[in-house]
Amino acid sequence: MIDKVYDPRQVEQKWYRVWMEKGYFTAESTSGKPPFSIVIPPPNVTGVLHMGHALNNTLQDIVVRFKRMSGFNTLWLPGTDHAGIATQNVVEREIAKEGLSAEGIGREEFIKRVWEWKEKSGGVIIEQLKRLGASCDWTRERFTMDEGLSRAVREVFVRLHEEGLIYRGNYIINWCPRCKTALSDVEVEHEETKGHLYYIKYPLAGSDGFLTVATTRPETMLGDTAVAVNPVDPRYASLVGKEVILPLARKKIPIIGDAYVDIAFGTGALKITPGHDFNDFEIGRKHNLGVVKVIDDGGRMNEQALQYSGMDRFEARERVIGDLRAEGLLERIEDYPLVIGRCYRCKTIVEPIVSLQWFVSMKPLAAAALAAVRDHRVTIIPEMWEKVYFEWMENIKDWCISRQIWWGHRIPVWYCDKCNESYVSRQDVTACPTCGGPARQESDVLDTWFSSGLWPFSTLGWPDETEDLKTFYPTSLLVTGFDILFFWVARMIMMGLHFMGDVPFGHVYIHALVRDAAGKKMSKSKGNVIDPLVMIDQYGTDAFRFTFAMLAAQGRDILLSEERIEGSRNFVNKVWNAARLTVSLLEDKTFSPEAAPSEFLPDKWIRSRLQRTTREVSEAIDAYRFSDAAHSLYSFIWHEFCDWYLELIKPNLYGKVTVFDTGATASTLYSTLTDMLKLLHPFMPFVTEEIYQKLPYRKDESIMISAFPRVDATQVDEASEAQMGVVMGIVDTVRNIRGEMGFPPGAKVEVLIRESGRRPLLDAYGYYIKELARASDISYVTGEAPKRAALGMFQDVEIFVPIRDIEVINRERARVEKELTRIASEIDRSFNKINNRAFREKAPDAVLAKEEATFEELRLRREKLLASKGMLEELLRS
RNA sequence: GGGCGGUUAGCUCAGUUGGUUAGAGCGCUGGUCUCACAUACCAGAGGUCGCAGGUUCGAAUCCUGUACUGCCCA
Repeated sequence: MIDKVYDPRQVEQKWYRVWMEKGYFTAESTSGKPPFSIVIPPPNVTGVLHMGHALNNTLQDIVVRFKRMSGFNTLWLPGTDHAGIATQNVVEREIAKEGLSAEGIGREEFIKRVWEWKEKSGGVIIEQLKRLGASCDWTRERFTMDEGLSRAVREVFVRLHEEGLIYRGNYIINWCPRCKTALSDVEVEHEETKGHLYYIKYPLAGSDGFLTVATTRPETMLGDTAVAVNPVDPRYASLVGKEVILPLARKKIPIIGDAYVDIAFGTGALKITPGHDFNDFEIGRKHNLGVVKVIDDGGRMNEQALQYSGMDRFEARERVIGDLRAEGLLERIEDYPLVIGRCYRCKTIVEPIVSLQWFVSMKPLAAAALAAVRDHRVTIIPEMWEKVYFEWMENIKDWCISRQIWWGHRIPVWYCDKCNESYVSRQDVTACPTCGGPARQESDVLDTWFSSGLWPFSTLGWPDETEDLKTFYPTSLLVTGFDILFFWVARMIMMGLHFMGDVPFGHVYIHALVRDAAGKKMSKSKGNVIDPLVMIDQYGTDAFRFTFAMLAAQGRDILLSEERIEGSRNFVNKVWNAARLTVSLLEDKTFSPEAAPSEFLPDKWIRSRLQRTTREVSEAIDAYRFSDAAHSLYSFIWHEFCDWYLELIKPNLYGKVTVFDTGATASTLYSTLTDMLKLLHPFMPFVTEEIYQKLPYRKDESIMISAFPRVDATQVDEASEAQMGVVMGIVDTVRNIRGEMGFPPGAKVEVLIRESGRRPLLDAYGYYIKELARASDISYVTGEAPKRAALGMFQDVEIFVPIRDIEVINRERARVEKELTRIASEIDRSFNKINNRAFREKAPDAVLAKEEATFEELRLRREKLLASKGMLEELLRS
């Protein structure tokens, strides 16, 4: 006996283990089947599964299982990312518990600790992906710091350097004073905050006047190397070439003219601090101004900041303001909204600093990457994201790739301190090739995204020409969130095109962000985080996955709530019980597992509906419309298969009716359930397998390697669907009357049907209508409508349910009146339409004919209702 | 400031090329422990599709403007 309620806990781990043991997840290096491949967006090795991962991997698994069942040699390649800064931060915190610091134990020991930590805790997220049911090819799991992938990184660095696309230089970059490393532009999150605009008087050299500048960052003023004004600004034009005395520092700096200065902003005079501002840096270069750095790598003022040396930059701001005020040089302070940048790893406010770093020239790489998306060798879905991609690519800046941390791919450059030579090399350099002196490797490591950018081919064995690379590159699809479109997607496209000569993937599906039920971003600080593992424990993986599928509408954020998951849990249970009933109905039945031709209308109908569902689901998954696919399955299974089909076949299979061939119905039931489970399997891998294994006549040893249903056009049957529509319509009408008249569900009612052209259908299926409508009897009337009856209509069928109580008659009259009012406005609308000359002349014939039919039906309906109303009123009067 | 979205039932969302009497799930109301499922069944209420113009025989759907809101980039 199968349990009444589905219990996922007993099922999930069991089947996952079986699938692994059978090797179902493993792709073939060479195969006669067409390839389909996805590389996973590698989660951080430090990570634990959050909702973003859960959504991302659920969607990938849906596609992957669908493709695998559809006959593709399917590879889903998993792995993890070493996540330089994030991992370094985690391990630093770990060793801090032992009272140790990275600097204290030294680089080598620290790296050793990271590896140890990775071995111990790095596999957590992999295990969590397994709980999610992810059918990844674990035999091909990769890590960005693996030997092979590291070799790819060196190869790429060396080649780009040889091509002149990697260079080293002193430029202004974003610096995180907490992580103590450079960041790339995209690693800075911008945020608007309340700030101030400080108006500071800079005394003019050799005169009594002042030049007032407006700045949001007074603490950097000791690094000023000029004041700039717009040369066409009549207020200041004459000052260009003169000097001001920089307050507090008491040194002279020039007044320069530059069209960059916005005359309308502040006072129209701008302090220029090339050492700590991106725009100022550019102006400084243009005018050959020096660079004075006043903030150190820890965010404190340095010795150039004179009396402020050693202070934190924000404390220094207050002091500078205080001192200026004391000297009477602070004119005023205004509130001013200001945009600050924060480190995407630790949220510390970043500091623009000039420093010696390594860069990749992006323009040459970007051109090809732009073209690839323009001509749709890479298609980004939804299309909206292509625009965002273009926007960024067209304004791309060089990429700062060096990081001043220890965990990562160390830059393959060696220096000789003796002869000052440097070498970029694929192999480690131990001795200087020129003078034989000791060689010292560059201490910086590469941006993590440098190695992630190679992921689609480095994981397949590049730079070696492996079978995997030949079979699976370019990959078919990438599924990811928009937050890493620039970090990762764009860079993979650039790197793939440059080193493989081909795009890394054909499609990129960008999914939305998972938010809470109120639409807020989930964050630890808000305390609104829902843990996917908790949801899986509570509701089961299948319910959890299905919820994502239901909610994953393109271009919409996903508002996740427990109620939604609960709803999916109910659906999983519905499927479970439908299967339970099916299995019990099929017991002791002899039938062929292949659907036999059946004359029974519900059989023909459900097979037809199944074909439509099959088509919808396949097309929707292929177009990444996960929500449509899930909704299609939901309504087919719940509202067609369960609500109607199962109810309609019960009398046959219970042996209450023997008119129709039981074997044929059993066969349709069996094949429909089986196909339904297969359609559902990519969404709900576990429950479908569990049920599949309990079915008689099971053809494949596992549902996950069975063939995904194909549309059988010969089973699509418009006529049967229309006929079922009438049966369902009549049942609905009776039920509606029952409900409105307040008949209790247990009470049987009498049903009278007025003669119509439907007689053969009603003769054949009257019994079933009677069962579903809970009618004691169905009889037919000719001629006059029965008195004392509620009237319902479906198309041309008039349905009467006798009523006796005065109270019920009253209720029916009210119902009829309400219906009449509703119909009146519709009749008006329809009447006006068909009598509009312009409409008659210009609308297509089909539309006109349809409208006329509608009108006729409405008119007839009103006539009947009016008659019914008159009759009821007469009854009430007597 | 520039760019891209969103605005349809109490909530979350579907509505393909303009032709509907605008749909679903959840929630709500009423009734049922009917032999697969109360994680269920049956019925019902609820919307002038942000606003204002325009195109059209016909607009939730196309165009213009506008309000509010979200995201990305400066």
